[in-house]
Amino acid sequence: MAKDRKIDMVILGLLAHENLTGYDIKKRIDSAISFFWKGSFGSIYPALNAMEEEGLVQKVSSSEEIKGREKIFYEITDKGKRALTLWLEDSKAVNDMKYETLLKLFFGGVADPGVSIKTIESFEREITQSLELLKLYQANLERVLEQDDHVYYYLTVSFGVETYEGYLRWCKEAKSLLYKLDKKKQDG
Amino acid sequence: MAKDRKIDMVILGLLAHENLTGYDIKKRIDSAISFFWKGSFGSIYPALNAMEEEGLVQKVSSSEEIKGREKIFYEITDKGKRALTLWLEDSKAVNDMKYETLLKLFFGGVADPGVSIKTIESFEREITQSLELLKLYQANLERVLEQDDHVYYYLTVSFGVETYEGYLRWCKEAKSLLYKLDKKKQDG
DNA sequence: AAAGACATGTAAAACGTTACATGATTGC
DNA sequence: GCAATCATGTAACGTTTTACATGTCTTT
Repeated sequence: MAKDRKIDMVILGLLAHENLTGYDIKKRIDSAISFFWKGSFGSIYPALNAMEEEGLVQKVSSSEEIKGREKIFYEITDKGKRALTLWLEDSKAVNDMKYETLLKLFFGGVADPGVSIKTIESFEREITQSLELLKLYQANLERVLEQDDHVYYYLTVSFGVETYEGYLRWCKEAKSLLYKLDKKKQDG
Repeated sequence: MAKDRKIDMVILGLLAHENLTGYDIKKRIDSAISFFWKGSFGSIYPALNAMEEEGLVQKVSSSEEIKGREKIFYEITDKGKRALTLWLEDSKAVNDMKYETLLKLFFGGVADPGVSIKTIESFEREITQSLELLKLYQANLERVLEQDDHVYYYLTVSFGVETYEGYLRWCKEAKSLLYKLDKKKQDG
């Protein structure tokens, strides 16, 4: 039984679809998954080794040898598939948020409203950029919704779009409230 | 200069408002802040000690001695206020999400749609509950918006309400899509 | 020829959670 | 009297990031 290490499940999930190298896994995480989960080389490679020892994944005996460059493909084992399924079938899930933006805003009263406004604007810019990307993904996935597991990818991306649009609506309202407060402080 | 330890900033922010014990700090975090930031005793007490050594906070010489029970109030120092302000004035903020729910959904293709539906329903229940609480907070804060730092508390709570409502809209859509997929799989 | 992507991995350090240990006080 | 809450703290454990180390291949 795999421990609580969630990176294991990310890796198993990705390998359930196709064989990948550690480097590939990192790329996948960075592109499709990064807005709701992250992972670094420093966690991926050790996890792969540990999981190989546990028999959850195994190295693929490369049929065609790639000259010189070492490149290790991993595939999921039956034991790995069982572990993945077990995790999936447990509907409990821990969602852990760390919004430093909100933390700064919560303590905004210590400084001028202008300081909080800047923090919000910085957040707004970041989200606006990411949202564009997400919408691109979403549009691409919409076209191939019928294939394979694309519904699932589409749903996670839609989640991102929905929440990011909510963020931006909130940014507008928050800035407007803080502008008013700023004026009142300068007048009063 | 304080390190990167964000729990330090949470503590400084809370102490900027009033003197508190470690236990108080934990309670504040659990009530007002917990939906966007968490903290345990195991991180709070060591942080308080470290910050006292750094001169960011200091123990309050309790004027009225409380018999028997040890209870240590901390207050923020000038150095602590400077550190807090410096952090606040840096508008960059790291927001780190870990949605295990989305992770499970992303890999949902490995199992039946029903499995993903259950995961979403579990998420939905949790969010529905939290949303009720947040709306209560929001209503209470709306009445005292003029006082002190209440605008800032109101804004963070509003953020929660906005995003949680977005979550629930998404849950509905996601379930509907997965129901369709389930039917198609059973028919085809 | 140089820059950047490809590719694997290790070591140190930071960080945080969980469980444990201990005991007083308050409310039922 | 008992349970819950108040109150402080430590220790073990596990996870993850960051930086480092090394070298190849591809594109400009």
